[in-house]
Amino acid sequence: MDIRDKLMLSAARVYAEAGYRGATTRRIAQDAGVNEITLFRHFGSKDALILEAIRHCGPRSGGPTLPEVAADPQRELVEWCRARFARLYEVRSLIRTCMGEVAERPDMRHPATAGALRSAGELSGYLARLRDQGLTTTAFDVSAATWMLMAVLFSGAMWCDVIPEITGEDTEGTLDENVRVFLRGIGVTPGAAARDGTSTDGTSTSERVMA
Amino acid sequence: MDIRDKLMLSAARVYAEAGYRGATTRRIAQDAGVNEITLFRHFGSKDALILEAIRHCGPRSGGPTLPEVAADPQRELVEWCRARFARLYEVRSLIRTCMGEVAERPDMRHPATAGALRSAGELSGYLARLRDQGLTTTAFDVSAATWMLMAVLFSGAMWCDVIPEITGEDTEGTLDENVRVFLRGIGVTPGAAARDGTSTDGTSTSERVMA
DNA sequence: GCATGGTGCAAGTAGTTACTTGCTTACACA
DNA sequence: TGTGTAAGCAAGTAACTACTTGCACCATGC
Repeated sequence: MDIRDKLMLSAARVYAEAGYRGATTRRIAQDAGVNEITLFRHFGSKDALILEAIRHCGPRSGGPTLPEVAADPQRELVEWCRARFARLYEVRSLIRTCMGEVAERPDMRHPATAGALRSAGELSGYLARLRDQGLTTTAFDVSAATWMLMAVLFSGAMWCDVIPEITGEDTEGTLDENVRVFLRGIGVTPGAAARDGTSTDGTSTSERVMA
Repeated sequence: MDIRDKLMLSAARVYAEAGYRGATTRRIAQDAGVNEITLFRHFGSKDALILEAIRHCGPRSGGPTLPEVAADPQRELVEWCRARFARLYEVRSLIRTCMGEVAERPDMRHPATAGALRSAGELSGYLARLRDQGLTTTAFDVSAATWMLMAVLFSGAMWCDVIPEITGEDTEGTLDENVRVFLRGIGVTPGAAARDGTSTDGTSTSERVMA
């Protein structure tokens, strides 16, 4: 593994758990197993190293994407949310630290929020398509709804290890239930577009909505 | 104003915007307009001062409470959410900083999360009462739903000043819409329990749910 | 008048910080 | 064999950190 990458990885890890001021060059170098001077020779300054490390180690994109044509909203959205949640949860320490310092160091705003904005854009498009395909039975504000689901993902990933009381032990079950409530909230009935007629979950809430 | 209170207020403010390591005793004393030595004479150490400051300046309780018997869920919940949101928004910097350092300093977990847990308890009771009063038409998990709405409040308060794209300029409107979607999601129809028959919002979504 | 308690000021302690300089070692390639 | 390059080591710089000591000031209560 390249020494530059090793340094960036260590910088991200140490920064995530100690913050900018706590991430001393000595500690980063120790974590990477290289000499402190090597750090300066490669990156010039602590500032440059940490900024590049954050830009490099933030929540990567990838994973399942929401389909162009919605077929089974509940299943598709649950799958997407689980993947997004997992990514956020992986880098939760880094995000928490960035959040706390974004006010003091505005140059961190972009790397810290870029991923969230990309995800929100994808989700927003999908919800709009749900509406345009006639899969929803009530009017709703797409951008407000997008933000609502993103909030659930974000807060869950940030807190579920700090306040386990919140989700109990069944984090995934809570997430699924949240998606169910969300879809019902924007007027999507379970299995609405599933051609084969089977509902994704066994609950079969016998509700009918008339528009 | 007492010099102790002045110091605690300054400590909370400086800590909120600079973190523990950034909140130097010199800076706190300067902000409070007192000599640095006075700080040590009063609190003994920086650690004691900051811990007491956070405990003292966290999001206070108070404001409207959710009623024992729900009459108009949409109105009651919107009012409660707005108040909670406002409190969170007031102390958002402090919360963000605490969040970032809670992993490194576990003794901050309690003061940082106590308020949220109290609010969640109140909301949870209210939702359970909604269900028991027969105001909801679908089965839902009370604790998951509680967490869902709390997540919206929390994320909104944390991010709406950093990523204004999220809520647009109409933060309150977005919040109201979120509550609407949420209530519909747990099967509460607008104006279900409003005795006089008038809906709280003018939308009059002509939906009927059969259970 | 006079002690007392709270405050400020000057100076200093020992430790840590980011970062630099000068020199040495190890390895790759020609 | 010679040369360039990336790395390590020892030592040091100037600034900052939490915190201490000793002394002077001053308003209060008796």
